[in-house]
Amino acid sequence: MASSGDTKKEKAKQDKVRTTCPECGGEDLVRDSEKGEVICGTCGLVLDEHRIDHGPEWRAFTTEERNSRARTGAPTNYTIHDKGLSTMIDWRDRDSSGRRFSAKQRAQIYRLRKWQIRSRVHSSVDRNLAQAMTELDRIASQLGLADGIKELAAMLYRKLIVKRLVRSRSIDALVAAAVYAACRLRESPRSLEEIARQSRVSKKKVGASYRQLVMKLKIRMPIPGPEKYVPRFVTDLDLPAAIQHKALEILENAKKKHGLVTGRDPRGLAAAAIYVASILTDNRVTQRAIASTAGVTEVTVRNRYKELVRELNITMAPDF
DNA sequence: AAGACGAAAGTGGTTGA
DNA sequence: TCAACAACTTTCGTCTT
Repeated sequence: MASSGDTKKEKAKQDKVRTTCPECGGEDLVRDSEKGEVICGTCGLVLDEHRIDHGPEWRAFTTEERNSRARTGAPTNYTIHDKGLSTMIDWRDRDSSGRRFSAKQRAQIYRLRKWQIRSRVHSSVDRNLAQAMTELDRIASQLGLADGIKELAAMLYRKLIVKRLVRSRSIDALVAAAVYAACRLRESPRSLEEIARQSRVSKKKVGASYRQLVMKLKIRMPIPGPEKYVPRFVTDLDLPAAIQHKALEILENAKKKHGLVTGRDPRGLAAAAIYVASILTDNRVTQRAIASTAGVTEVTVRNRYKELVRELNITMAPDF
């Protein structure tokens, strides 16, 4: 037990030591194995990402075919409004070392941003989309969303704007809502909090926009079950796959019991199941660690796991 | 010293009159 | 629209490892 904890720490240390951030000189580099990225903990700059596919998105079987299809640049998709031919100014009102701008500087940056966007595109829809896609990019990379989900969010957003279904609602709120909806549709749930945290918009407004979106586009949302959260929590906590299996098994059984699942926060339930599984597989994780990655309190984890143990007659002896 | 536990009071969202 | 309500959070003191 102790030795495995030590090696884990060692590994984390090695991952961290490597470099300093070229942008701000910060040394707090964070490796996110799930997203395959190395991120500067100070300024948020993504230093390295491994999941970029530099190859073509088509296949060719003869040289002629290959030549006729070859071109430069990345494949285009929904999320690029102007085919990527533009620069970007960060939305944060901070300089490269993380200090806040003075009021004067802020005003200047604001004007720059405005003109940067206006010089790029003209019609109101385009202008809207331009801003929205920038925002979407930001949120998606912050949350480490898969490209498919990001594209789905972009598509939902386009539908709303182009058809003028939702008006007089803030772009940021709608983008966040689209992201939330996309995550739910793909059954890869992120909570409203998680998304609102990355957005400049309150959770409430994101929720309201989300409701509008669902209504106007007449989407039927799958209801997120606790099991949908388990894989992400398990990887976030860096736990072995055995725990995931066990946790899913527990949730499966819990569903059969009346009143154990319905009305409960699925994240709390997922967290509790993982906690129980971690004990059963002799791989203990603290309630606090699970609670914080799941975004619930220890108390909730406790209550859920007590219920699970009681209702499912689980014996917590670590042996066997 | 850290983790687990449970009581008690407070909070925001849903439901039903 | 309002009040009742259940679920969840916050906070804190105590017990356990």
